[in-house]
Amino acid sequence: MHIDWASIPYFAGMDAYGLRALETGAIRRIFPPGALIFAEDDACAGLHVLIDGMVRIYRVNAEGRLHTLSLLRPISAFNEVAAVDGGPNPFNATAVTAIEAMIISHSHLLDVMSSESVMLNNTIQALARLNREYIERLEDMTFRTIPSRLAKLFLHQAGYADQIAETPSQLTQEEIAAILGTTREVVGRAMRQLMNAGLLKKRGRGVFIADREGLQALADTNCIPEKVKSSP
Amino acid sequence: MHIDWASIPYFAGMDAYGLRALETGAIRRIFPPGALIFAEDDACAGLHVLIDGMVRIYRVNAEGRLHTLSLLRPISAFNEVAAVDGGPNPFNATAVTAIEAMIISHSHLLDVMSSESVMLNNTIQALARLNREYIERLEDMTFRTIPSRLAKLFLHQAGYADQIAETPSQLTQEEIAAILGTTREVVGRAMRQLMNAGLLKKRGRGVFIADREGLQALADTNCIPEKVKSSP
DNA sequence: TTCGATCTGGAACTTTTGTTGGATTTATAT
DNA sequence: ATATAAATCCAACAAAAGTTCCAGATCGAA
Repeated sequence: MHIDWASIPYFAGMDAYGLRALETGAIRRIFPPGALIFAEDDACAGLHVLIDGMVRIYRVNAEGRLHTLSLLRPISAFNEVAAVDGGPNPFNATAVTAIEAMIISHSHLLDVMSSESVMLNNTIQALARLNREYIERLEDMTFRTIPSRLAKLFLHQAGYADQIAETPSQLTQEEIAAILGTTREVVGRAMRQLMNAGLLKKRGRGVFIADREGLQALADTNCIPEKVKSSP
Repeated sequence: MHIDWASIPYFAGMDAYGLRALETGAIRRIFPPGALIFAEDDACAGLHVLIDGMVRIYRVNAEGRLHTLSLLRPISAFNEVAAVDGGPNPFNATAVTAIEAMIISHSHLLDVMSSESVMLNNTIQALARLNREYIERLEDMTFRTIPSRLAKLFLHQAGYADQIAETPSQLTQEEIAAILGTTREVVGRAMRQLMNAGLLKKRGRGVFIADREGLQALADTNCIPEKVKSSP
């Protein structure tokens, strides 16, 4: 099977020569569901490009609690930081489903970048983008309550076209908790609050957005807007 | 006054030609204490290199609470992300003391980087480093209690040579609170806890590390180690 | 269809963090 | 020295988040 490297944003703008150089040093790997792709603090695993399946990027604390930094779908690159500086991986990566990935080692990446300035540029842009994302998440953790973070998650996962969107990608409360950096019970409680406030509605077994402006207000202000209650 | 550009880590390894190119497009600016250097979300202010004085990088939330991302001393670069992608500044920067900075605009930086691959490489490394720092801070906010974050702050600010180190850079509790992402009173309380546990000691008006291992344990485990109390 | 595993709902409780307010102490400038 | 501002200490309270526990619901595989 052939991969169209030029269609991967990370490699956009590269000429045929550069793409070939990239390709020859890349390794294709398959992981079964649940497999550890690489571990935090292990020696640099190189740049990964997810071709198929879903990947979880996460960290674990001393007590075993999990923080999901991202859930990736194709086509996405990950582990850019270690790939670029050759240091240990800054987080863990596991295959949620069976996955297929192309792997480019630190040294090969340096090789390609030294001759292909387009690649250098793309890498810089990717790193800058990551930086912005991390700064935003840092502020979310610093300033936002859990209901507010939950509202933000719903707003982001929900397409902007449809007025009503399902539970973020069918995530379980456990998975949402790991994304928000909290526990399952707390997510459940926050979800109930949002439903009581009329921002979310349950339909069948999915949860839907009932009041996008309300959710947005919550994401902005950290306060659940007053609900008009039915009389005592 | 002349600045030795080659001694700035960010520009290390550049040849005389590149340094001259860099220099000719750079602007020197002076800010009085308290001055806003640039604001979050404003149009890209370019790459700043702090030559003299102290700078605070921070964000503010809706309620006006402050989060200090870093306190910089010479010679440090800041606003790399916006400088590189040309987007809005991701945070605010103010002069804590009177400062002197060199400013390189987005377009000038692109110019220099396109002809000087050493500069490109340095930028990539700087961005990767920032990424690692943000990931670590994100985990601190996600997983660590405030006493634990405080312990970490003391351990980092304190030189490793001296067994006993003063209050982090003579910071006020208010300033520490902004760094840890909390409020002054909470920092005061945490400080008292660490003193009761015998990890810190007050001497004169400074606070000193009394038990480095204990502090380290707290930073690692999130739990204040049991203190042997003097009998009732 | 049934059994076991996974996911959800929700109450009760603890701990941590945030808030308020007042009493001291310490710096700084006149 | 003394007035003024800044920083700290401390207690009491409020709110948010984390924990424990258990009962139902739902899903999948046998």
